[in-house]
Amino acid sequence: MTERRLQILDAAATLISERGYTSTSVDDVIKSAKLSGKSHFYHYFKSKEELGYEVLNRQFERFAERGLAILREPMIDPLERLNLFIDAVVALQSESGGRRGSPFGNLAAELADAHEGFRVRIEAVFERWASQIRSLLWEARPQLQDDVDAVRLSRFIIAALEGAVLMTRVKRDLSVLEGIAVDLKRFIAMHVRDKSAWPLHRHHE
Amino acid sequence: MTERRLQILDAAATLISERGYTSTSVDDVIKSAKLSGKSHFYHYFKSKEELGYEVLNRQFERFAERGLAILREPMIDPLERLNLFIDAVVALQSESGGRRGSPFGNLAAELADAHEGFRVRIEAVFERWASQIRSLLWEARPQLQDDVDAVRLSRFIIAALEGAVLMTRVKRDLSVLEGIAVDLKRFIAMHVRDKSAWPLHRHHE
DNA sequence: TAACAATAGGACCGTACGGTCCAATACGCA
DNA sequence: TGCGTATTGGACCGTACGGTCCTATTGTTA
Repeated sequence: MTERRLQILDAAATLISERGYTSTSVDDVIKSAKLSGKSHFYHYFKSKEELGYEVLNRQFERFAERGLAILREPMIDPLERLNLFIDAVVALQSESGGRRGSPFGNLAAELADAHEGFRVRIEAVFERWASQIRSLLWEARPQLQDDVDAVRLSRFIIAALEGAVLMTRVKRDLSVLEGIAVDLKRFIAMHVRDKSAWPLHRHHE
Repeated sequence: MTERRLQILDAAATLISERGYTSTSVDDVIKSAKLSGKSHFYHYFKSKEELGYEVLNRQFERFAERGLAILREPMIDPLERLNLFIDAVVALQSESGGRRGSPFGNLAAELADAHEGFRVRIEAVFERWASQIRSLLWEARPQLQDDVDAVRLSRFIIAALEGAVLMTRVKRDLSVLEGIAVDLKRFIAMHVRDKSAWPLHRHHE
């Protein structure tokens, strides 16, 4: 039962990340998921909107597994984990040559004003993402300067990555993201308490 | 002749920045610009696409006048100008309560993959923006560390701002952008050669 | 006054879209 | 065997969209 649903979800996720939500028609999804017709599709989803919501959830779950999970690795130094996470974002984008951008950022830009249902769900996604970074930052507190604002810094990291991914997509040039990743690591390293005791600043040489 | 065109352009700009390009119909524009009908509209524009291109151009011109112009003020210290520019971006967003986001970023996310014509025009917009920052950075070279990469740093600034504006829009909270603006200034200040000689770091207290 | 752009109003067209409804067949499992 | 779910196929509907065409009526200005 759930198998065909996932197949549809995956097909839709690909289409939506390529063309956006509005420009992806239900018929496109049906064709791509090799369903027999609309009845078949509407047997699994009550509307295109519901499909969109579930695609968003699924995209976040994938991102949580393949990206955010790194932030919680218990055996690695927290700030090192943050660098690894940034590397993972770059790696994820590399898979599509930087052409797809962020599934969250794309939907956000497309629907934030037009569709409140999506807006709140995307907001929740960013919040969950930010909270992961915040708890990592909390964990790294002993290494960080006293005045580090975890809320602000976590937002900055996400904004920089989302902006970088967007520009990469527009320029069709992965090196944009790579360069910004380097700078972002440097910015994070700027917040460590004792730079000489922290070898992270070698990352940008 | 050109007056009515501008009226249409402005109405379309507002609608597009509110709902996106795809979700803005020609009839919406006609209604908003108080035209009598389609003939009237198509008397001025040969297609919706042409309208979209011109809206984008006009948005950039406005941004160039009200934002980028600050980067060229000859009587102000270049790095100070950069801070003022960031403030101006925040101020521009405040006008809409952070609800509209960046006209470039929005179109980029919506159309970069689906519509090559828009993609290249948006790419050009970002490039012109980046080049303004690059020449400012070049001007500020004596105050900056030797290893500052102007191309990379200019991209970082734009990405951070675009990402910040996007998140602000999703969260409907201007303080997101304000916080990121503070951090971005700090990041820029990180690149100055002699921090004690440069009072800019007081900006974040 | 002649020429031309601007304004007005509306009919029309082809296409695409999200969604509904219905009838029939296959399939898995108790 | 029978019951529910999965699957197939297609007709159909209302709406919205971008765009065309045609006809008139207003300015404007050389």
